[in-house]
Amino acid sequence: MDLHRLRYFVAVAEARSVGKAAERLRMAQPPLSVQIRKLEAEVGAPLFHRGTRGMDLTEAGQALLVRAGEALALAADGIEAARAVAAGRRGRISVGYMFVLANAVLPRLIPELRRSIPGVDLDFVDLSASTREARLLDRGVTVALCMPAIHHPEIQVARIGAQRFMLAMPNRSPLARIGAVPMARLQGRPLVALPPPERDPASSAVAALLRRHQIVMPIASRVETAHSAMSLVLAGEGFAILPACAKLGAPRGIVFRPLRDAADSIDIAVCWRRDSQSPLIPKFLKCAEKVVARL
Amino acid sequence: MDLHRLRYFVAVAEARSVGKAAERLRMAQPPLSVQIRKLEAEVGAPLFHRGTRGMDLTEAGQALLVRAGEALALAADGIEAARAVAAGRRGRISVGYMFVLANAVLPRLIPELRRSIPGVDLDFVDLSASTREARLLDRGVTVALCMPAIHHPEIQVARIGAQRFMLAMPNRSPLARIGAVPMARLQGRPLVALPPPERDPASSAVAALLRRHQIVMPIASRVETAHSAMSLVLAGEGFAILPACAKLGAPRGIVFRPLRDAADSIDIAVCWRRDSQSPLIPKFLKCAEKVVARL
DNA sequence: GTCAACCCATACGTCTTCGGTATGCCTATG
DNA sequence: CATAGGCATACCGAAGACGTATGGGTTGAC
Repeated sequence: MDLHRLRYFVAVAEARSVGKAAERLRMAQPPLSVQIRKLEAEVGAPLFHRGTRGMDLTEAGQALLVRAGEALALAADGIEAARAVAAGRRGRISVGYMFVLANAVLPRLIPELRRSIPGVDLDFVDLSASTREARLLDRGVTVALCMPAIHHPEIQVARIGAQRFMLAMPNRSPLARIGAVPMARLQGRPLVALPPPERDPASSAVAALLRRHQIVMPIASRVETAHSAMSLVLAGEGFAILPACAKLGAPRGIVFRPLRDAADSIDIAVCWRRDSQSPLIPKFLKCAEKVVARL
Repeated sequence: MDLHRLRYFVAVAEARSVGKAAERLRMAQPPLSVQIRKLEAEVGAPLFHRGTRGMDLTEAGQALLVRAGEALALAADGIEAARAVAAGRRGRISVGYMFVLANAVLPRLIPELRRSIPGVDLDFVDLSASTREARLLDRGVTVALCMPAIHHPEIQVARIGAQRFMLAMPNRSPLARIGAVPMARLQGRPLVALPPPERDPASSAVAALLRRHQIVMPIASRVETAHSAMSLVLAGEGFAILPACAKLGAPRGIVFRPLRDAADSIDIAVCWRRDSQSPLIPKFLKCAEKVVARL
């Protein structure tokens, strides 16, 4: 059956007259009459009582009218919903983020998103350095807030900010009494490290920093996340070199100190699949930029 | 928008390929491809990602798919519902009945209807002699169980049975000791009468019966229904001449006796609007005949 | 009682649109 | 580099929809 016919049927049922309905539909009366009869032929039963004063629904017609009206509304709603999703007025965006950024960014980012893209369902997924690439590629997340950026031919990157590396240590450590720690003071001290560069690019930035200053820090432990690193630091296992924003998630007893002669930083970036053309991505990017700019 | 296109869209979305969907729809691939592009033009946004391995819904497409599927199902359901109503497999029938018949007929009629036309909603409305005609004509009820039949050019009648007139009296009445009361014994006794013939045809049957036997019964009271009549009879106001079936609704203390030399009866009939072509009417009629035959 | 008005149904010509066939383009694969 | 698989484009024939003209039946007024 044809939605066109159903629309005509509804119009005639509402107007209780072929002529009136034709007028409302801006068409001639005869073709409308024909369409109604075709619909009746398809159903196999009369849908209207033909009186001398117009048309009146039969019970079969009433049964059809209810559903036809709903079907029309649903179809129209479907088209409109598709347009809304395409325009980014509705939809769903799944946001991946690395846990180090959570405390610094999410509390400001979430309200910003709700204000900027109301009607869009938000999903937040925390990513580890090793899974974030896969989650983007398999569309587990639409965008990812990364530190540092992902490099992959399928993935588009927008750098939205950077974080200075800082030294994290227990507040009882002697170095904690210095305002900014000279790099030389790190020589030979134990390091609580993140996964090796092939699994976490942050590590290679740290390694490059140390290499450039000819510092060797023996690796006391390797952990998966900045938070685990801070736990071990608090336990006295060693020092950690972490982006400044990690401070916001640090447990009591940890202090962060800048490195005096190292301006090294690690990028904060928004990453997404190059072929993902969701109109929500530019909007998300704008929000993220705004929030990160105020860090 | 056209339901045809939505159907094609759903097929392609499910097959995740234009070619496969075309095969399933038993049509060639190119026209299907064209229809999908037309739908996309109508929406104003792509609904599929074209990959080298087939088609994949965009988010806008997913939003449309859900509603399109429901719209299709609703439209199909609407057609089917109209067919079912036309065939009498579903629908609603509003049954009017006169209260005298209620106790005798309804307890058997209702289960019979539920068995015979399951899926049909039943509505029961009690009618008085004066309103039954109007209720049929204004479609307040689809059919009416009447006693006696209605005579009206717009109303079709099927006689399904008859009820002998009987004499109703208090059990303490001297006539109650007789098995069958001779008509002559009614001479001069007070009558509890129903509304006059112009409002209730049953009265004219009673009047005819009395006239034929040259009996005069002064009218003690006029009441609207057989039940009211029985109340007054119990109170000693007089006698009532009622159809046998009224006995089933009689209060304790009322007895019914046949009239020895009068075989007069009053018809039980099913009545409906001549232009009402509900397929449920013949089915209802069959049930009513079956039930009344066993009275 | 007849005539006009109203409303739906039918007939026919025109035009839109749909579906089929043939073919091209792109990409992945061996 | 050649082949295969998949979607897009071009063109043609056929079906269906719309418009105009007209018929038939009923209501209501003069």
